Amino acid sequence: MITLTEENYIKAIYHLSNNGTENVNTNAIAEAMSTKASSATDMIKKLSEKNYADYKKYQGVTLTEKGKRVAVNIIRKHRLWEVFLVEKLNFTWDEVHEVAEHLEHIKSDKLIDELDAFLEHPTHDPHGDPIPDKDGNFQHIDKIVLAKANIGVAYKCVGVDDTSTAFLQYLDSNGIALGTMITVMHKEPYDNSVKIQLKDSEIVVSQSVAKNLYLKKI
Amino acid sequence: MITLTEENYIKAIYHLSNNGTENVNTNAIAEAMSTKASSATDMIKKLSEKNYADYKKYQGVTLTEKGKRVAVNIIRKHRLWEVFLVEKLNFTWDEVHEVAEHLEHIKSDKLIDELDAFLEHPTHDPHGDPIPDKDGNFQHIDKIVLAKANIGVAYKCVGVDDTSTAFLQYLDSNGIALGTMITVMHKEPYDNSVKIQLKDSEIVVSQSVAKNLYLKKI
DNA sequence: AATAATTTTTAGACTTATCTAAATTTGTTT
DNA sequence: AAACAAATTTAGATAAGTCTAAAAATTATT
Ligand SMILES: [Mn+2]
Ligand SMILES: [Mn+2]
Ligand SMILES: [Mn+2]
Ligand SMILES: [Mn+2]
Repeated sequence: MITLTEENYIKAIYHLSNNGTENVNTNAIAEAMSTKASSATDMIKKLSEKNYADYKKYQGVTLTEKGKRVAVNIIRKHRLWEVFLVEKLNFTWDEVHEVAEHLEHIKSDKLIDELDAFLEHPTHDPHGDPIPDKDGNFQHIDKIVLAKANIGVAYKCVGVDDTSTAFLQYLDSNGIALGTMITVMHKEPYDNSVKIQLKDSEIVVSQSVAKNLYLKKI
Repeated sequence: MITLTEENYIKAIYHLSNNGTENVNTNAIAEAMSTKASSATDMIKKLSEKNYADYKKYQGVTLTEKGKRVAVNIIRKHRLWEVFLVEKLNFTWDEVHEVAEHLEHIKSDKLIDELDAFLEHPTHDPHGDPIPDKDGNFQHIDKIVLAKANIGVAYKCVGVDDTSTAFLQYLDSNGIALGTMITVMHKEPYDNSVKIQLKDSEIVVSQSVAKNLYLKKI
């Protein structure tokens, strides 16, 4: 039996480790979980004892296959609930994250399978992130971050890295949503801001925006 | 801020106290929560400190107005989720209780209001229990228990007291559901079993069934 | 009204997840 | 290679919720 807190740590490690592929250090986990390093160490030990992670003192942590399965399953639930909230309950994409953070921990296979079917097996969540299927498989979108896009090329917005209300509302008020066409006009070397062309406007976005917006070549 | 455990105790007290009207003793609470009396005492003290309940040592406990509001709100959420599971996700009435027990603790006013609207403001849950509205008001159905029904009178099944899988599946396999017409044919004094007439069958049910099935005169 | 039975509370202990402060290990610089 | 800095772990505390065993209060019975 796995606790809610263990699930949250496993999910955090999964994201920090680039989908379970890389080693993660204690401080990064503590920061992601908004706790202290000592708390992270305690939990890492526990996850290791329960075979969710491999851990050697001072050497960081990696998820085991068992740990990765747990992580992907929680992510599946999180993203399906996000779709439900937006598609069925009139939530906006900046409102769903916090509620999904709790709904993702409800344990019922039937619930999540039926929800998946009810939503007609969605493949992506409201932020453009892929939804793993029942077996944990999902397709990796070939996306790049706006900051690394090429000048003059036409892209489509396919995702965001930051799902905070502040960032998503910023995008809303600037007419950027999933599917929006974007052409990079100019990159300012001084502050790494980027001038982009939208359908009927041209705007300048800061580096932090450019680093959190994912695009795909058309 | 209220914890999940506090919410569960408050709900249990509400049900044990006949909707917040009567005094409840420690042992009853412990039994309902499947814990020991000492644990119940600790929690009662805490609920009292937080003004969810009035408590005098050895004299039992009653919910305050604040406590009742919390209880009714959780019951509202529990029952709305049960409707959702049955109406939208193909759950049967014997499958919903356990999942709703967890969903009821998700904290989001928007979530529950939108869910209510999405379900078109249902007034009763899959077990025939009334769903409180946003302000905590709900109509009390004028129901009687089968054990106290009169012989020869036509009734309609409007609810159950026991929501366990075993009991609900028993009803399913005997052709009894919400809305089923029932006429009492005979009450056996020896074991308090009851012979009832359904649409095209006549069956005998035990006292424990008769005490858990609610009827309404047509 | 005294005794017995039942109910309830208290005392002390355990677990989970957290914290601060101190100790240890690793890495970086001179 | 020694010293310093940064990252990590350990030690000891705390809060929530639970437990067992024992003490206290209430209720029932003679
Ligand atoms: Mn979570
Ligand atoms: Mn998302
Ligand atoms: Mn519950
Ligand atoms: Mn119900």
